[in-house]
Amino acid sequence: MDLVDNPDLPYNVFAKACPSRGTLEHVTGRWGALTLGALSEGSLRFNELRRRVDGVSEKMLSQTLQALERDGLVHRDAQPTNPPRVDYELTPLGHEVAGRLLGLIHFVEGRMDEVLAARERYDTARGGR
Amino acid sequence: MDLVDNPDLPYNVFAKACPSRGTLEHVTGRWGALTLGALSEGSLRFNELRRRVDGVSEKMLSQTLQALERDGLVHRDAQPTNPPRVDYELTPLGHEVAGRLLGLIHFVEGRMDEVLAARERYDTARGGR
DNA sequence: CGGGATCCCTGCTGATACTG
DNA sequence: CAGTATCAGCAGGGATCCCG
Repeated sequence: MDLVDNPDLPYNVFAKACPSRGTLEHVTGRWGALTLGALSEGSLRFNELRRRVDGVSEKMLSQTLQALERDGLVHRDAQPTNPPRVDYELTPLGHEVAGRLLGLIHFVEGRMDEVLAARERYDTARGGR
Repeated sequence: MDLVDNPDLPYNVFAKACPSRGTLEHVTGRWGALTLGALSEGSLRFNELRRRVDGVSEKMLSQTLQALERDGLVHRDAQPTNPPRVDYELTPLGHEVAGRLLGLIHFVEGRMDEVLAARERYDTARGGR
């Protein structure tokens, strides 16, 4: 019947007030998706992540990591050494999410030629404006 | 070897300048994901979509639809009748993307209890601030 | 190295109004 | 109904500085 809403579930992203919408945004957000994707290979330190996710600012990375940690998708392992060393890794739940995300990412990457072709068609069709 | 980057592919979302990052953002963006999800059941008219995607403004919906149409994920079928009737539906490519997206959405919805529990733990742990 | 605190600005977003 | 246009706000996001 309904492929989109599942009546058995108490949560529904399509409803404005549902908390699942917030989590979905953390996960699929601009930096959330890339952060989870980067961590799916294994644990990374803060600046390793920063280099991996090309373009993130320190602020946004730290903010993103906090949101993901709070949602139980990322585990933060801080060692009180000097210099400090902090490793981030996915939780089991985070791994499942990242797997699906990565599937989507790879799919999009693999079909970019089609997307780019569609864009050209769209743009030339109403090229003048 | 590398589960994240695929060296055989010319596109890589982790690179700042890659066009695939833009498309990924259209797809996973706040309204893009919900719009694709809503359309996965079948074609919908503008205001049907607007009701379905709770909280979206006319402007953002129309903007989102244009981006998705340009990327070749959504097909726009406008009938020059009066009153006008416009139907939106997924392209085959859009269906594949929406399928993966929906998998992710359902997964998140299904695990919200865990997420919410993680949040409580996180908040009480550093509850004072 | 790993962030927290600040400042500042852009552009996303949401109302409102108007057209066909 | 299906949008486009315009406008005002506020927060998202970047740059910078600083501390442990």
